[in-house]
Amino acid sequence: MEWTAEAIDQLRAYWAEGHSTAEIGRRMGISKNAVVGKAHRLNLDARPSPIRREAEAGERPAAQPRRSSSPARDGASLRRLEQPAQPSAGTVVRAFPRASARTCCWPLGEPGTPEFRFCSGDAMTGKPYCQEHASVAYVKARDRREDAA
DNA sequence: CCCTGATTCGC
DNA sequence: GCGAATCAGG
Repeated sequence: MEWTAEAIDQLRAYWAEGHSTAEIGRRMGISKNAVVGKAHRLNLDARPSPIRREAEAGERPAAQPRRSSSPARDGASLRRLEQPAQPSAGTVVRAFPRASARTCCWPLGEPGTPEFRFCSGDAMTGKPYCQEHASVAYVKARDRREDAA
């Protein structure tokens, strides 16, 4: 794999979108090992992993309180499944990747948390992001000096 | 067995 | 630097 500036940008973009390493690998035509290996060497933020080397170091990050019941499993939710989900008034609801080619899908918040959502701005023509986020996602190689520690 | 990300180490 | 093999967990 030749890690051109473009390839690295793409990796960064997918990484920031919260895609799994395997998914990024599929999209880029490389293995997930290549993705995770490169991400590691680039010192990209380690995303919420299903695991963590907790076995060693004796220090454990204090287990998070578990949700006693999944929202999709309580009675009310099951009943609601009989009807298409209705967005409450004033709520912006969009599927991922996104409902429209003109809607920005920049991720906001931590993937997997209830707060996680996507930017709902107007995407630039031919791009998945609005102007603001496209400027973050696509950085000119020569302007990229001080990003990503 | 499917998946996840992390680390190691020969290249 | 690269990434397959391996590890560790869900």
